[in-house]
Amino acid sequence: MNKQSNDNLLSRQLQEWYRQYRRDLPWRDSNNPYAVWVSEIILQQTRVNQGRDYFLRFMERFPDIESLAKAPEDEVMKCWEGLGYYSRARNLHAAARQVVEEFKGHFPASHDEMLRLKGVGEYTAAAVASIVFGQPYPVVDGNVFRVLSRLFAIKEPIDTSTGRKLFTGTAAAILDPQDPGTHNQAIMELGALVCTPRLPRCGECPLQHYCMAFERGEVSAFPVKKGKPVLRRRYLNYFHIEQDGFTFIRRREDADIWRNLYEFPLIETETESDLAALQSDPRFHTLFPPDSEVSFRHVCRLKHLLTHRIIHADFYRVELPGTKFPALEGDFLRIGSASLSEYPVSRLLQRYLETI
DNA sequence: AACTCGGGGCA
DNA sequence: TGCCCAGAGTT
Repeated sequence: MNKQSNDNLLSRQLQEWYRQYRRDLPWRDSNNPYAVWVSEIILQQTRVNQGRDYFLRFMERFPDIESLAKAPEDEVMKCWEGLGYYSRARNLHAAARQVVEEFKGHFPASHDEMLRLKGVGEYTAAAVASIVFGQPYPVVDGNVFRVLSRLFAIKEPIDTSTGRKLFTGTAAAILDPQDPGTHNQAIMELGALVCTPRLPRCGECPLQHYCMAFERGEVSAFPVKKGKPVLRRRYLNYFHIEQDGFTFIRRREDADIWRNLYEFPLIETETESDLAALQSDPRFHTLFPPDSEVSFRHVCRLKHLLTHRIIHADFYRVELPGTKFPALEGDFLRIGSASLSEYPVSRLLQRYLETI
């Protein structure tokens, strides 16, 4: 049994479930491209329950594409009032006039021609072409991303160009070319009713025995998104040491911010720390042994913003007695204070050096 | 690739 | 509150 017939079996079970459990919606089972088109535009980023009444009102007020094309824009917008994403209404209106002028009043009967209509993108063209004209284009919407990512445990993020290509290819691979319209509606309906973003009803899923995420117990881990970087906070406590005209610095070597830049001895803490808290930190005594006579003075606190970090930096001026300090010389560079400017440092340290 | 556009439902 | 919804157009 080859891959294609496996996929068709999957699609057949999906469609069997759809026939049994699908919601009864006013745009279902229509061979009218205008009605299906309007429904698809209304349902962009909009839940079925929110869009249903708008669809009924819109079709009553503008029953065909000619009436929509003839209508003043104000009336179209009035019909859309409260639904949001109003460019959908403007584009719908403009596209209706496009159909009258460029397509002589006949709704374009192919995926590629539909793409020329204002407000019709890859999703809507695939939806109308498959549902009304039986053309084998897979729809890839939020539901499909979710269902496919779980079904095949796809860890590729859905919000990248390579991710979108991968999911489009996967959707095409399981598409039923015999009935792409029913297949497309079925996979979206599954995403809306069973394979939901939260608390999916895996116990009721017709594809459970195919689902790799379910098999691994990782359903809630999909789909993966690149997501926004979390604005994590970091707390850095720097020690600007002064010893007979010399200071101590070190090059950052770790895979972290500011790699290969130089900086003062540092203790990073989980939260904001004062000097007393730092002195009770074990790392403090690797820098400054307990028996050493050292004086500390808090100089300033700088808040430094990176793309995905907020750095809270405290700077302490440290007066070291004597001319030697074995505890530091192993790990740090002992340099003349005047030659500090010869070393590359972070913008944060530049800011500090400007303040002193 | 990142931004913008909206109102509503849900845990 | 943050996420998500049968996405598309602009920069």
